[in-house]
Amino acid sequence: VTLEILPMSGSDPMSSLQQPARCGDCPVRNISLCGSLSDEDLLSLNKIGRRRIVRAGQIVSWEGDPANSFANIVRGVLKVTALTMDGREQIVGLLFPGDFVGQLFSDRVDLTVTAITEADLCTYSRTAFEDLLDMFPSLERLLLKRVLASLNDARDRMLTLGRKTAQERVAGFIDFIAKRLGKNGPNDVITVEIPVSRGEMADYLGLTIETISRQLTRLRAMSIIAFGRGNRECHILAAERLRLLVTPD
Amino acid sequence: VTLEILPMSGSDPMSSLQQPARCGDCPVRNISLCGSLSDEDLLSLNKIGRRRIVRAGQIVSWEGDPANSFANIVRGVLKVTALTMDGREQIVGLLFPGDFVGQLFSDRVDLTVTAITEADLCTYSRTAFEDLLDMFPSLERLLLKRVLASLNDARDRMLTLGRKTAQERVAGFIDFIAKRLGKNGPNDVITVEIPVSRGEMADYLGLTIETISRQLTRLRAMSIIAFGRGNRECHILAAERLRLLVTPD
DNA sequence: CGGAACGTTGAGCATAATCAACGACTGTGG
DNA sequence: CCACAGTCGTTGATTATGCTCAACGTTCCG
Repeated sequence: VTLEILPMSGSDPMSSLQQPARCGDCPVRNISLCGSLSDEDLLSLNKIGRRRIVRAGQIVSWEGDPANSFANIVRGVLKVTALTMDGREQIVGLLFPGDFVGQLFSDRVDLTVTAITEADLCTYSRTAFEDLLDMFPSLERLLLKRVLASLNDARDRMLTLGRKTAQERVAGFIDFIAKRLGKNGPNDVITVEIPVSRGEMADYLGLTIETISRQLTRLRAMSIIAFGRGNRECHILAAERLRLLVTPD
Repeated sequence: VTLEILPMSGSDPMSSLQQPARCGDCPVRNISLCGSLSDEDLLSLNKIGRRRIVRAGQIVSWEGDPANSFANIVRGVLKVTALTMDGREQIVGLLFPGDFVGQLFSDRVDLTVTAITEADLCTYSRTAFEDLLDMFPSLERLLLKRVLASLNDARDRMLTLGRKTAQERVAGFIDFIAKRLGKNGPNDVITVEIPVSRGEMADYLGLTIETISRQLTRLRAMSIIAFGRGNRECHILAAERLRLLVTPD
């Protein structure tokens, strides 16, 4: 997939559709930041928001660019990446529906955000959104709680990246994806569509593609997982044993 | 140093002194969260705050404990650690004067915080502090900005832990400490008192003590750093060359 | 059918971990 | 004052985990 730049302000009819947002039938109304607003207050948000579709592989915001937009994710999966000068990449966050994208209170974006799958975003001018934070304390409070939760997640990931083995990381990732996609059944066989490539798993876990592949093969040999067609459809055959590999005792 | 538990609510005259806070002559008045409040509003904070001294090695909050306090750091260095079941440790954050300690909007602490050096804290009841957030939007806004900044730091550290070599990590740490302690002169020899042990450096960087030691020896052999008495006093002889090792091109 | 992107597998290697010994500094008690 | 233990840090030898390099399969398009 060729990477493309998607300017989030201004219009770009070739690569994305812009429509006024309609909050009434929004699937993430209750899990995104909007959930903190009453139907009435939501009109203010509605007024400044635009729906936008980004294709898989499109860059939503570039490191170094001026930060002038903010968005809620309605559908799809995005990645936030940090880079070293010589090109090593680390995915520092995966974003799912209900999460938000964008640097607030800062003039410059310092992390690149890319759509992994096709995605729908509900975008706002950054400054207009900041104004809304002033107007609606409940919105700011929910944002604060979300950022605090993200910080806790980030700290969990530091433990993974600093101290866990390849096997623990990969097992933990499968478990994380299953949880994040709402498949929590502890007993039956769970089928998960892994939303990322092997390379992205590697960049998320601080490993190489080859190591990811070998660990998945290992999990398959242990009959803990199995793959369907396409290398993305993952059947979790033994969720309990999988979870045991995440944090051994 | 034997680890001790410091209950942050209730009094514990043996291990810490409790005094009413006096904000007027507070050294972190302008760099901590209090900086967002006017002298007048500060009285509200003053009323619910207590000064507390913790000794080096004391645990300030235990993972799993009820989260009922919140504090600003006035003096000293603390560490926030995450643990695996089998005892591997990762320091997920170092806290300096002006930083805050404590989990807000959550009933349970999920990370252990320990004093690395002797430290002064300005502590509040968690719920009383949360009430202040409702009363003073400027306080909440500053907190939000601080948490956003912490999240950015955490993401930087993910890149380090996931993708950097031992040499880059150790060089980066020395540079980080020098910056954090306000020694920024790019030319002259800078002397930094490293506030942590080799073991803590290892736990912060996701390495072992031995690797830390070898990398420091290597930096010494390259005449980039030198040590004074006590293994903590570090002279940075060539800040430019040090910074080159942090992110190679 | 062919090409390209993606994924798997293998062989060898390198970086950092592990295991182990030793050295330096500190405080304690004889 | 010195012997001693204890903590912390350094250095060396060896090992192992995951990386690199390379070849080969697979899937999915056109």
